[in-house]
Amino acid sequence: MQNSFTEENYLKIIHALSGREGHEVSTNALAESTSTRAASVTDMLRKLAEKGLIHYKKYQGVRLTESGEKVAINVIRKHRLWEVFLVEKLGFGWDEVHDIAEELEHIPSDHLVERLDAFLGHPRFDPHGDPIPDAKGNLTEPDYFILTEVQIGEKVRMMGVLDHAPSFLQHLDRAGITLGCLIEIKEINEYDKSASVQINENHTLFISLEVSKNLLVQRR
Amino acid sequence: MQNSFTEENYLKIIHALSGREGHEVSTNALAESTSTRAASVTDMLRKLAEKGLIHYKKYQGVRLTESGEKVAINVIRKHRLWEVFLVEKLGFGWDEVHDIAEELEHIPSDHLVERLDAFLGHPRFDPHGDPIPDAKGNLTEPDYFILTEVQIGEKVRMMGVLDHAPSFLQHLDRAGITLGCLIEIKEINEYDKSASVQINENHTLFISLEVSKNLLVQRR
DNA sequence: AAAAAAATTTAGATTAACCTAAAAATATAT
DNA sequence: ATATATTTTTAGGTTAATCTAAATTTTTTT
Repeated sequence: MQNSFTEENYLKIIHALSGREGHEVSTNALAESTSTRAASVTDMLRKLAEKGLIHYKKYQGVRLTESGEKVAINVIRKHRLWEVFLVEKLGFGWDEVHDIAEELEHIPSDHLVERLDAFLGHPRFDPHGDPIPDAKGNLTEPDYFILTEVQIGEKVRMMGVLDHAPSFLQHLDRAGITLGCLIEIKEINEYDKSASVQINENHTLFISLEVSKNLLVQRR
Repeated sequence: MQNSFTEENYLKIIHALSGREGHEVSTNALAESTSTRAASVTDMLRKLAEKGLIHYKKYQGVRLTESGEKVAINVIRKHRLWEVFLVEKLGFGWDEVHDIAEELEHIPSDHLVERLDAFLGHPRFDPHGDPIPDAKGNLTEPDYFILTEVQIGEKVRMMGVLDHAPSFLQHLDRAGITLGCLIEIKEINEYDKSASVQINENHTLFISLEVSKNLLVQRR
């Protein structure tokens, strides 16, 4: 049997909240993320458990089963491939594609996903730098650093964002901070931990700690 | 307020069944087309009428209102644009795209449709030869002929199909009959009205009346 | 370790989209 | 024009996904 739009969303969110190690996710965290009430979450968890998609014991939180993980990763694959399509082919900004991809990710057709993937040239990363799982469901999170961990004088490459909010992405656009750009930390203000950074050996600007905390970079 | 997936499908089907002149559509015809029961149709008609999308008087059948027509045509526009995308960009066959487009047509975003349209080069027809309504909702049905109306000796161009069933489209593929090909009627068998036709001034073959009845052509 | 607080589940409703069976309206046939 | 058949609607249920309020379990605090 097929999984509903809603079921797929729960699985995707459980995946996201359970972290790299796949730890238990609480009912309240799910209620928060799904914008529903805890009671509704409990109902859905019973259903997903019956379908063998999650491990669930009352009051103990949930984890994905292997089969649930497979579904979740496939939804993520579709979401990220569609985001690439929207940005690379249709010319949307990286701040505009999330909601549309949220719909497209539930279109059911393996045939479609594989052709889309080929059409896009088998991209490894989406427009926010998030890795795209392959057709077999292998999802390797690259080990990037958060910009706050980088020392003065280091030059790093901007590889992704932790916050996907349009307002944050637009802020980066205005600052000229794009995926793949070079960032050199010039100095860090002790008082508020804001940083003076040079972008692409070109222009220099201040970024707040809030911004630094949400930038993923790669050392070279 | 937004229209649901189901509501959009009803509007699309009412549009299709009410023909060029927009005549009344019966409850039973809708039940047939939606694969539901008449009672379910009645429920939905009351809802659509309340939303001002259809004209509905008990026992008298339904017609789309202007606003319902607008919604229906927009769904058709999206369906046909996605079909072009699937065939032209992803390499699907014309016999494979209907079900996928049936899902994609309900993705809500005007922005998306307009960018998709531009990406595809503002196509006027979908892969089956059906005209694509423009952004303003203008849908002009070209006046093609059915192949059965064509006389012996005439040369016509294949412009569309009436039957969209994969099995019919695959049959045409095997016969080498593609959109835009030239068809010359060589002779017509009086007994069963099957026709001997030459395709692209090239190969000749027999086609049954069933096939002729479902081919739309243009005189030149 | 008992009390208080927080998290979670259960119980009982609601809405959208469907269903069956029965009633009512319309159409057809004699 | 009446009887019969067909179509459509009404009445009353079902399921998925949600809700609120109350009950229960777990966690935290004193």
